[in-house]
Amino acid sequence: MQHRKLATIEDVAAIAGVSIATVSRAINEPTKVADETRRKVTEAVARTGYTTNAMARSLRMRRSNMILILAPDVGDPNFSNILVGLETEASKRGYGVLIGNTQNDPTRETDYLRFINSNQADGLILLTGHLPYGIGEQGNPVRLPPMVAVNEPVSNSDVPFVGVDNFEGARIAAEHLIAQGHHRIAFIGHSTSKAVNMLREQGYRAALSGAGITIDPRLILDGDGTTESGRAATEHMFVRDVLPTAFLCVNDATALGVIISLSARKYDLPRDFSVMGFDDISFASFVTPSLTTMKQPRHKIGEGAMDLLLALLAGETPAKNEVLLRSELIVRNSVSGPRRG
Amino acid sequence: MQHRKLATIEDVAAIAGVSIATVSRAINEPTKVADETRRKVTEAVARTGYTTNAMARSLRMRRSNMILILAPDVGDPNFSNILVGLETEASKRGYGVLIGNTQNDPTRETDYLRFINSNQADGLILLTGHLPYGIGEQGNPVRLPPMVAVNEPVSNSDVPFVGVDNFEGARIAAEHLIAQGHHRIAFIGHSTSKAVNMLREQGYRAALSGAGITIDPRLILDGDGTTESGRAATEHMFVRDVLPTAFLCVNDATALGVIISLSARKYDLPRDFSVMGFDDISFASFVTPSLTTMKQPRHKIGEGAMDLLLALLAGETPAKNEVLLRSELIVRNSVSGPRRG
DNA sequence: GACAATGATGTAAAGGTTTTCATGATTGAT
DNA sequence: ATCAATCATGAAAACCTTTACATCATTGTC
Repeated sequence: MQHRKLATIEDVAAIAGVSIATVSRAINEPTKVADETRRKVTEAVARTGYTTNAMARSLRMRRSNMILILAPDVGDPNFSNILVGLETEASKRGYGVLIGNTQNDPTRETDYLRFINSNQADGLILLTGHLPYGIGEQGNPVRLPPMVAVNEPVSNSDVPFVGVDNFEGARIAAEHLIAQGHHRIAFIGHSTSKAVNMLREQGYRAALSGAGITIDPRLILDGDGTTESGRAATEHMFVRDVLPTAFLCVNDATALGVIISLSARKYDLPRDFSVMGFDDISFASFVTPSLTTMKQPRHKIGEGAMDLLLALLAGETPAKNEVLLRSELIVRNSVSGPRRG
Repeated sequence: MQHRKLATIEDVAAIAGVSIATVSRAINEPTKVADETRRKVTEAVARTGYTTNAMARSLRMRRSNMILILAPDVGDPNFSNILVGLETEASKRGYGVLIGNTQNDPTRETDYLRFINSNQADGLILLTGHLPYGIGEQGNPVRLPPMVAVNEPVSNSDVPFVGVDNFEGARIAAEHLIAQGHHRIAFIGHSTSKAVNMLREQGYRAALSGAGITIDPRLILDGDGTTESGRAATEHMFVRDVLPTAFLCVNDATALGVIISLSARKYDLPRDFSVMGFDDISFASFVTPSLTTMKQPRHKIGEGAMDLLLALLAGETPAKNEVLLRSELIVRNSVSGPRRG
C-alpha cells in the first residue's frame, strides 16, 4: 500500500481500451475526443486514481507551471502579505510557487537561477529591486525568463513593475498633514539610490508646492528606511535646532524611529509633533501613539503581479509596463494640528 | 541569444569526445572517472554552459529535491520567520522549497497533494497542525510522504514534531510572575482542542503548584489565541469581579487583547496589572507597555525541522520523534510586582 | 604466460508524458 | 457513386537524464 506504484497513462489506456495518445487528449483537450471515449477514459482515471506525472509533463512540454519568487527576506512583514497574494493568484491559475530567500547574497541569487535554467520555473518575481546577480552578464547562458518586479522597481531595465503609486501616496500623506494646518513638514528618508524613497520625496515636494509652501531643504533628511535612520535623523534635527511641526517619514519603520526619539525626549505626541509613516506594516496600530500612515494593498499587489506575469507567460504583451495601485490613508493617533498656529 | 537552445548532456559528450554516460558520471560521481576524462568533461561543461535539466533528472530518479510547505497562512508573523529558517536550511542542502498557503481550506490542502503525487516534492512540512485533508483516506492513492510537523503537532499521529517546549516555556513564564510576587495569576487561553494551549496551561499549573499556590479555576479562562479572545476574557473577569494581579496569556495576540481591555479601563500598566505573553511576535516590543514574553527561536525551529525532514528522506530513523527547543524569557515592561503585597 | 580481478567507458533501456504525422472511417457535396 | 473534407484514433518520436549491464584494457598473482 505504501509503495504501490503509481498509475501511469499506460495503465489508464489499457483499462479504457484506447491508446495513450487518446488518454492524453481526453484529459487535456476533451473536445478532441468522442464522447463515448471520453467517458471510458474518465472512468478508467477514476478507477486507477491516475494523476499525470508533472515531471514527465514538464520535461516534454518544457515548462513546469512553477514560478520562482526571489526576495531578500521572506520574513519581512512588508513582504509576507505580498507573498500570500502572489501565491493565491498562482494557485488559482494552476501554478506552483517556489521561494528563494536571497538575503541579498549574490551567490544565492545566482544559485536560484538553476531553477530557471532547467525549466523548473517558467517565470520570475523579483522583490529584490535588482536583477539576480549574473543574469545579464555576457557569455552567461542564463536565459532571461519572463519576470515582474514587485514592491521595488528594477532600475535601468524594462522589467514590468507592479506596486503602489509612491508619488501619489506620499502626496496624499503630505496633503493630509497640510490639511491639519502644518506648514513646517519634515521629510525623513531622502536617498539618491532608492527609487521608492525618491518617488515618495517627490510626492512630498509636490504637495508642499501645490499648497504654496516653500520647501526648506533643512527639513529634508537622509535615511535608508530603517528605524535607526529615523531616530538618527530626528536627533540630528535637535542638534541643529531646526524643527518641524510634523514628520513625514519614508516608511513606518522610519516613523517608529522618529517616535522613539521624540518619546525619549518626553514630548507628548501628537500634541507636540505629528508623525506620519508609509506602508501600514503590522505594528503601526500598536505603537503609541498609533501611527497614521498610508496603507499598501499588499494582497492586491501580489495578485496583480502574478496576474501580469502569467499574462507575459501566455505570450501577451501588456499595454502598460507599470501597474500602480493606490495606497489608502489610514488615520490613527499620531497626527493632529500643530501646537501653535 | 534569447531563445538559443539549452545545451544538453549530448552536446557536452560530443565536445568532450566521450559518451553521455561518462558525462553523467563525471558530474555526479567524479571519482568513478579517469582524471583526464574528468578534465575534458569539466572543460566541455564550462564551454557549453551546460547545467543538468532537473526535470529529466527528477523523472528518471523519481525525486525532485523539493520540499512542500503547507501553512494555513504564510503571512502570519509567527510563521514567516520559521519559513526563513526552513528555506535557509533546505537551500543549504540543495533542496528547493515550494509553498502552499492553505487558508485551512480542505480543497486547497488536497490540491497541493498533487505535488507529492508526481514526485514534484519529496517531503512535506506541516504548519497546519493536521494531515492534509484526504491524505489518510482509504482508497486514496496518495502516498504518505516523509513529513515533519512544525509549530503545532499533528494530533493522533506519529508525525515527528519540531517546536518549542510549550510546557517548559509556560512554566518559566509563570515562575517569572511568581518571582515578582504574584499569587493571583490568571491564565487566558484555555482550550480543549488545541495542543499548544493545553501544554501551556499545564506549564502554568505546574509552576503554581510547584510554588504551593492553590489554583483558582475562576482565573482560568477560555481563549482561542486571538486578540479578541483576550479582550473578551478580560471583560468577563470584570463582569464577574474576580480579578488577578497578573495575566499569563497563551500567546502575544491574546496578551494584546488583555492590554487593550485594561488600557480602555484606564488602568496603569504594569502598576495595576502585570501581563505576559508567549511567542515574542514582532509587535511585542512596540505595544505600550512593551510586552514581557517568551521568545520562540523561530529560525532554529525552521532549520531543525528541515534538518529532520532531510534525515528522514535520507532513510535515517531519528532517535526522537519530537524535538523541543527552549524558549527564552524576554523581560520588557508589562510586568512588575503586584500593586499591594 | 594464464587467469582473475579491477577499472574505465560505452550501449541501451527506462522514466511518463505530449504531439506530429499517418491511417481509416465518416460525412457532405456534387 | 465519387471525391474531398472532416473527424477520431493510433504509432512513434521527442523531451533529457541515470544506471544496469556489457565490453575492453590493464594490472596483479601464481
